Amino acid sequence: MERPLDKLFDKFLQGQAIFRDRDALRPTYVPDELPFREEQMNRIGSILGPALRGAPPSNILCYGKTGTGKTVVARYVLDMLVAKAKQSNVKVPLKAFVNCRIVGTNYRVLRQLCEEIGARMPDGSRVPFTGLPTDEIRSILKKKLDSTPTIFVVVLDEVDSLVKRDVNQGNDILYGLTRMNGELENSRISIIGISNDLKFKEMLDPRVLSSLGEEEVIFPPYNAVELRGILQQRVELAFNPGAIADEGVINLVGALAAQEHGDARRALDLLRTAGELAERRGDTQVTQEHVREAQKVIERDTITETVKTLPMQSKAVLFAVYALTSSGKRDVFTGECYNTYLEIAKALSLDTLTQRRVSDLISELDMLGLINTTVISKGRYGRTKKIRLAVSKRQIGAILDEDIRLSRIARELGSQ
DNA sequence: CCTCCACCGGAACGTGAGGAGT
DNA sequence: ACTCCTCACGTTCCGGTGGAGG
Repeated sequence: MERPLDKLFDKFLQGQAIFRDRDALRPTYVPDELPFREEQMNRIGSILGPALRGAPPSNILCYGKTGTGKTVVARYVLDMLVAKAKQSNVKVPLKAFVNCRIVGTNYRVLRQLCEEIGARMPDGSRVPFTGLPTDEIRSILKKKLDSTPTIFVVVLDEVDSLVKRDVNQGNDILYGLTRMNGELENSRISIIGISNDLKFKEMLDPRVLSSLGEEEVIFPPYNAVELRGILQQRVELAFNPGAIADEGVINLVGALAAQEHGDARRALDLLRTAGELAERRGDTQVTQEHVREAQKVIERDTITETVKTLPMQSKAVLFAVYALTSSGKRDVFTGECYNTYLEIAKALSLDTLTQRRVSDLISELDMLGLINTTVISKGRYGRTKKIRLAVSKRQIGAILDEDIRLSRIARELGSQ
């Protein structure tokens, strides 16, 4: 008689576990070698090199789509730089790493920099999350930097999101940082900006651009062959020998990721999920079937996650589009969407927002990829946005249905 | 060719939460 | 208790506009 977990645990006992070290597939993992990025590493290395002699390096802008290795290369080179400095007994440069998508405001960026280099308030306490005038935190940072002569290398990951969120504020932050050099006595800051958006430059203030963009490094997408090479390298680290069924598995992962504009992060994610899928099922090998399945799982999970974390108002708007769509029409226009939204909001006893605001929410949903919108003109009958669900009705329905309040409304609307 | 609809989307401003210092 | 910050979320106001129908 075989009981449920017998087989699964047996696999572990027999040492047939699939993974050796699954962390090697995580986005934050920095491997010992970065294949196909030698050129970029050398560029950045030679720009940062002067820091070892105490000379301030030029600022750098790195461009490239997601998953082209920008972040990992920057990390790698900086780590090497610091290691080399320690080894050779020269003044070790300070480094800081800021993800601007998460740390998105002037104040928070400065605070994060203070944290990373251990700058403290005059009384020795840590810089608070909020409350201080921004100027004050600036001067705390400056004082700390100037206390000993240093080169301070700041990596601003995803800088484009700073400027996208608010063009003026974003420019202010960058301008403030680049200008700080002129205000420092002993130390120098050099900035490595990392951008996913190739058009990012156009949004920058010319003053900022001229100092931030002294050097530019481009990260082209990986092609299928390169992706395969990267996967090969990580497979050996992450999986036990023989855990991958055949060549075809790697090829498939590479091909699928190449379709996603050569996103290596996506490829590694896919491989890891496929591995976990196989593991969970008690299979001894990862097959192409697992990869295909993993692809679906990832897609479904990201959609579910984004919908679930939506603010209630946005959910109501999305729900309005969903309700109109499931009553038979493919395209929804802003006006109808707004009217339906009003009903829904009322039924949920939410505040009803203005059309202007709802229009912004619609744009946000568009950017999240949950809906597609295009501005069209209906001639005599005005100009409007044509809205269409970007994911399957069934899936949206299932997720929204989990929200008890919404599912009740759904039934009410349905029964009318 | 012109008009005029039904919105788009920029700009400025208001409110209130969250926090610090005095 | 009061002043001074930042910041998310909304509102009000308004100039701008592609193209169907006259």
